[in-house]
Amino acid sequence: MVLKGVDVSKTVSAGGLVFEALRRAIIEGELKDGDPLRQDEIARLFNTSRIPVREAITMLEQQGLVKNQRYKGAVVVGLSVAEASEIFDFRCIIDAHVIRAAVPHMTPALIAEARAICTAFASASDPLHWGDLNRSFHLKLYQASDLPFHLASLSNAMDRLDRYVRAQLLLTDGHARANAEHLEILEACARGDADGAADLTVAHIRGAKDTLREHLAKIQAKFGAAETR
Amino acid sequence: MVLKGVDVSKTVSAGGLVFEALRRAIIEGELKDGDPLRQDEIARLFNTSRIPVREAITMLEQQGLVKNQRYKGAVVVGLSVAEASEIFDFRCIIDAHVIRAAVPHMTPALIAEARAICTAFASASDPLHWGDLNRSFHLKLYQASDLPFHLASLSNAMDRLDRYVRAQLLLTDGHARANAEHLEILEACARGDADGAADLTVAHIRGAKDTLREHLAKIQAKFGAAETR
DNA sequence: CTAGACCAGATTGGATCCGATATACAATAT
DNA sequence: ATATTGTATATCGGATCCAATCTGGTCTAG
Repeated sequence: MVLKGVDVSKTVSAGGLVFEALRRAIIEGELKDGDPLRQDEIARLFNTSRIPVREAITMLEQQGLVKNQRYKGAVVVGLSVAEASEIFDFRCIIDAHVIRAAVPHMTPALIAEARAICTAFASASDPLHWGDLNRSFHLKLYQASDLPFHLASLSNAMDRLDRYVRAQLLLTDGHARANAEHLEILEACARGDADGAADLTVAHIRGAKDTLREHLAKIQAKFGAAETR
Repeated sequence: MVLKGVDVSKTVSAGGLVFEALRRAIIEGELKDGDPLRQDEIARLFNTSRIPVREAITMLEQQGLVKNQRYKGAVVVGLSVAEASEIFDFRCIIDAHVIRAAVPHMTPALIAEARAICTAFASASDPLHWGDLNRSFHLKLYQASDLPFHLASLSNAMDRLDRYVRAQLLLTDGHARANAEHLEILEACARGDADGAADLTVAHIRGAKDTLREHLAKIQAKFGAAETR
């Protein structure tokens, strides 16, 4: 028996596939706030019936990415400034706790991997990948924490915020500043300074929150008080 | 128009109904770790087809209450000691943050309501309601925080832990001690002491965690190293 | 000309049907 | 006797079909 086995039970169902695709589209901003999710349109796109699509939509609804109204359909939900701020605050708390737990367990290999992601982020010319690399960097560091529940919860918070973080990276200095802060965090981790890494991470997230708030305030001043929901 | 209107769009779908029922059964411990969820058995129970049942199961899976294995079915998932500990830690952090935010916005009316729940908890003879009243008490206090995302996240953590918290309340002194600690928290809230309330809440949760750990350790010592997963 | 009834198409929710997979057990070969 | 293979049944995932509801436009009454 030389064949390399593969756990077939891990192959995703059709519903899981559709879910992943829709989730990606939403967090990358491809599907925007308010966009409707038509079941049979999506079903045709994936060559399935509507059943797996409905499964995907209920998953998305549980994650808070879409809202389903009975007999009306599902729409992508965006965040008000207040909601986004609250989730940023949530991230400050959990990210700090997680990285503080992670630092003592970081191996040189993990630091090296994180550094590689960091430089990839710095040199990526395509803004489309910034969001992914940013997220990968943070998650790589957190990987050492061995706190799966915290990470799952964080993952959900990131999913809700990602669209806005990506927008923020595109702002003036957003990318450069994020990169500088990543390097600082990385160095704190490398020298085993858990509290330092936590403080820097909090500052990093709080900075993203504040610049995004300013940005949204400007937009709202321009277009009037739109969709406060 | 004297009729009290009801938002018909909020009327639950069949899937939502099944979900709520199964969720309740799981968090109350009626369905135990490892119990299988047979789709057509449940469908018969609720007089529906299997479609809404499947919807309910995907929701439960997103919440981490069950695990679905392709072509095998869904089973209720329990927590190892390590997992439960991690979620208790999560609660310490979030509960503290939420109650600290809530205290400044607490009205005398809200304090009174919380006190009512507290006395109901103290005098409830039926241990079946202890879990609900315990949860209601905490959520009532947190209601003033105006942090919906934090509360949703907390709700999920509570769902995962509730079975174990209920078990812990049944242990010697569990109920009495919880009641005493609730009163302390309530008094701190009443006098506007946010930090005090936060500290007492953390101690309250940490206490539950520790007694539960001891309890489980004893059980494991008795039955051997069972199901560490 | 406008407000409200009403009809038609679109869309979702749920039921039923069918193919795929797992599990348990019987049959068979070595 | 044991291990392997075939088969029967239970159960699940997905497709298709039907019913319930929403939406938009049209028509009529005032």
